[in-house]
Amino acid sequence: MTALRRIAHLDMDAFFASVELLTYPELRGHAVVVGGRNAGAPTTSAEGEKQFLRLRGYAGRGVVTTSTYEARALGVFSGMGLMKSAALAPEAILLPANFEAYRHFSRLFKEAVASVAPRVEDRGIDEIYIDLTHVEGDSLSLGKRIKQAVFDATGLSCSIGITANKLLSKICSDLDKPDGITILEPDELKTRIWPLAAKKINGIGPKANEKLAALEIHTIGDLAAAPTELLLAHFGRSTGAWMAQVAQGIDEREVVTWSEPKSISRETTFERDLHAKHDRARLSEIFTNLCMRLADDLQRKGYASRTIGIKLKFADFQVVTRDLTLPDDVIDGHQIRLAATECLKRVPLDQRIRLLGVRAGSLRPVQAAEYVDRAAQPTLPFEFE
DNA sequence: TCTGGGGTCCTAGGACCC
DNA sequence: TCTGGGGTCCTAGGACCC
Repeated sequence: MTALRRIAHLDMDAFFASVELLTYPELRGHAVVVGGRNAGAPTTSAEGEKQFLRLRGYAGRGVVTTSTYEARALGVFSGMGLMKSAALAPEAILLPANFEAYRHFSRLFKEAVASVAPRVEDRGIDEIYIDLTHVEGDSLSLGKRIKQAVFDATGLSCSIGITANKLLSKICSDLDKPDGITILEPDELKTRIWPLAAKKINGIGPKANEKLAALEIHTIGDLAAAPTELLLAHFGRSTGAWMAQVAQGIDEREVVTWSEPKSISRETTFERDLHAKHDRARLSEIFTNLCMRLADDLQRKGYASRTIGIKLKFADFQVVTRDLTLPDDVIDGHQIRLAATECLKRVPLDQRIRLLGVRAGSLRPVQAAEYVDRAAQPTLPFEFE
């Protein structure tokens, strides 16, 4: 028998776009889109006026990272291609992503929350879970205090859901966006959660949702009413049982305040698809670069890796991965490059390549790692194949 | 006018060992 | 010198999330 818990989920409102609005307050109220690699930063004209790039005329492979609510009203959402967005909202302002600034504000808001309630679980740059079980005060005033602390530290707004578990809080933080607080009492499951679409459940994505729809299961209430045997038959033991549980609002997962990373990776989509033979020199250069940046990440974060993997995405969007577990931990860029090359040899390269990535898995903190320093040894010549 | 980059977790088959 | 089962590691792919 576990004690009744109180968990909050906090989600920053249109985080990247809102950080940009702190830098460029004159854009407040405008449709603003953050994304794209080569989208130029604003320039200043001879008259001292800032010139912002419009979405109109964008050409490239970038996608929307975040958009302001004004841009969302025009149909521009995260993940959408910038070309498509330009057709929907040609006058929207396009800003390049500034991850350094986002990480800075991410730290600020998380520290602010921790000053009110210390048990915080990181869920990426703009989201956290907060364990409020042992924090004094009623949920509404706690929610308000946390939001005020975040605003005081950053000038940004967020939305919060407070319920008995992570599953429900995650759903609830989205119910009154932006700048909302949603508190769900245990007896409100049927009235407030069951009417919602099944895909609102964190973990039910496009594929599962499609399968559910084929079974005439559209809402969380439909899911709760579905016979467990039906779910087990269509989704397997693990997923089927999980679906039956979450539909009843049951979720026992703890708030996890720290966990060791499992993998670190670097990948890049080329500006145009590259051919293994014709663009070999360019590919080789990019490949080396990815390996060196990955090594840099490992060293900076203090991990060594025993499994090096590669990822390729072809022109037709087919993705293949290969990996190789090594006898010793590695951390050096040249060793990573050698292992990654071994992986690459196992991939047929008869199609144009769109993306190349390198991954380090089986991580161990360097203090515990058993790696052999081969950096001093002569390095083999780099080849793409 | 197609679709980024960085992650986690799960499944499933084969190798290998006991 | 046949049959069986469990456990772990490795690899590849895929769903999903932010």
